[in-house]
Order: sequence, then structure tokens, then C-alpha cells
Amino acid sequence: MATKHHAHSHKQEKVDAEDALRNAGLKVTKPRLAILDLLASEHGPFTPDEIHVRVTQSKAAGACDLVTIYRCLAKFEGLSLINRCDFGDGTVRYELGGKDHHHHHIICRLCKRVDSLPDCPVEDKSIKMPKTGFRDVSHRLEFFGICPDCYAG
Amino acid sequence: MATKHHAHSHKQEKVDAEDALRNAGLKVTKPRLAILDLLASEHGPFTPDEIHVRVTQSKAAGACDLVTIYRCLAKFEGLSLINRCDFGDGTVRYELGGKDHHHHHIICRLCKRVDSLPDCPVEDKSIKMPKTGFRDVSHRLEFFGICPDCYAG
DNA sequence: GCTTAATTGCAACTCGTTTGCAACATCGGC
DNA sequence: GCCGATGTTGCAAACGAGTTGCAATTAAGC
Repeated sequence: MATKHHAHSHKQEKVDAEDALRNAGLKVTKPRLAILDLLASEHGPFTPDEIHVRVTQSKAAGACDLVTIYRCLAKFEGLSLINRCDFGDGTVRYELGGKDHHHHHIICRLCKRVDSLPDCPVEDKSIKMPKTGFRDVSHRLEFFGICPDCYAG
Repeated sequence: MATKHHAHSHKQEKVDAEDALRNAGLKVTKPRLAILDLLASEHGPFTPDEIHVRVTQSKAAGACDLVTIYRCLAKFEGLSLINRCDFGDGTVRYELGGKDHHHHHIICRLCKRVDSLPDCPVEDKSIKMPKTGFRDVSHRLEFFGICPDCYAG
């Protein structure tokens, strides 16, 4: 009983992940729960490899093959459970959130730290969309710079 | 003499490319001239592979190994003779132009056609740069959509 | 519990890109 | 114009991220 109460907030996360999987029509497996838990609890985004390392190291016994990570991430992305980020450094990253979580990042060129920017200047209309005759226009926007920690120290 | 006059405009391009190489402190070689000529005359941007095919097929005798293309492009980019574009499709593209040629693209999701956008809305300040404490901030911005040709036909 | 379809692990593979090394071509000096 | 130092090239082999085929396993519905 004591244990049950103590673990409450963590349990809650697990249930959310399970629900998300069931709602999506996916089987609930250990690797999938581990990936969703990781993305829900640590600030990302993470590369497939980073996810693999963390999931494998976590005592949550989510250990699995890297291929499984790739396959789960692909499924999750297809169902909009997670978003893919591409910072142009040769690998892809993922973070929690569906289409409603649209936002952009600023990445430190030195320490690679990633911050999220709350507002999207394109949807804000603070960016004037060029008139191109294209339809169904989406965009990718990322900022790069030197973060305070790096230029201070 | 007749030949000299006849080939004038084309010769001129070659001279420009040669000058660019000499000014950059690079040796003037056939592959390098062929790459610069291609980028100057055809509307890009092009992947290394596309450049290789075109350069090899051109009777200008610029035939060379794909590795050479990669190495030339890396040098050129380091010297800001060309710009790298990344549309997130697993390969990189290059086009002519230094830092003064900063601009963005809109890419058709169907036919992959790439148009250049004349103005940069970010430098226009029509985008309100988020105050993040980061310094030396640059950005990457690309648009994706369906081009008129694709949704018409 | 038992069946079936989904999921996983392993190994082998693809594709864009990079690297080691020996052969070669360019450029500056004679 | 020839020659040597240095930069550049070709080839083959390696690389890393991501994918695929297939047999073994496991979750979900009955």
C-alpha cells in the first residue's frame, strides 16, 4: 500500500503511455512503454541512439535492440504520438507531441543544447509568408547560436 | 582567332571560375572548373550525385570520380564559394553564392521542384526574433508545399 | 489456455559520405 | 621549357544512420 501511494505520479505516466498505445491500436510492449516514458520524463529531443542507450540503461527493464527503437519511433511518428526534428547534423531526433505541439528550436553551436521556442513566428504571422502559388505550405525553421553558458564560461 | 571571338561568352564564365579558384588559393583543375561552370549555368541546387552525373556527361571533359566531387564541394563550401542546402531528405544540395546570397527555398512535396524565395523574412525583421539570450543567431528556414504544376495536372 | 496477428532480435544490407594511400597534375622558381 | 614541392585525384575500403528479411516470440481476443 505504501508503495502504491509513493509511486503514484510515476504510475500515472505509465498509464498515460499505455492509454496512448491502446488508443493508437498498438500492442503495449515493454520497449514501447520505455520509449514513451523516457520522452515524457526527460527533456529532449533525442536521437534514436540516445533513446536506445537510455532505455537500455534504465532499470525499467526496457532493454531492446536498436532496430526496435527505430521501428517504434516510425510507428509513433506515423500516428503523431511524437514529432521528428532534423537539425541537419546527420541524424534525426524525436520529442513528444502531436500536431498541436508545433514549435521550433534554438540549438547551441558549441554544446548542442536544445531549447524550445514557445511561439511559431510563421503562424503568428510575424513572418510574412511569401506568395508563391504553392498550396498546403508547411515549413521547417530552426535557429542556431551560442548559448549563455557557452559564451559566459 | 575566329574561335576566340565565337567562344567569348562561354570563355568568360570559365575565366570567372578560374579567378574564383585562384583568389581562393586553390589549384585550377578540370573537375573544379566543371563543377563551378555547372552551378553557374544551370538552376540548382544539386546533390553531389547530380553534379557528378552532369559533370561526367558534359563533353567539357570534366569527368571525374564522385569522391572528387565531394572533396571539391567541401573545399568550396569552406571558402564560401557555394552554399549547402539541406531539405531533410537524406542528402545535401549545393548552389552558387556566398554569405551575401542568403535566401530560402520552397520545395514541392510531389515533384521535388525547388524555387528560391527572393527575400528572407527573418532578416526583414518581419519575424520577431525570440529573446533567448543566445548570441550570434543564424537560422534555417525551408517551406514545403504542392506546386501549381502538380495540383493543376 | 489457444490461436492469430503483431512485434521483436539478429544479421545482412543499402545509401550517402569519408578516409588512406599511392599516382598524378598544377604552379612557382629556375 | 623543365623540375621539384605541394595540392589534388582515383580507387578501394571503411563508415554511420537507417532499413529489410526472416524466424522466434509475445500480446490480445476468443
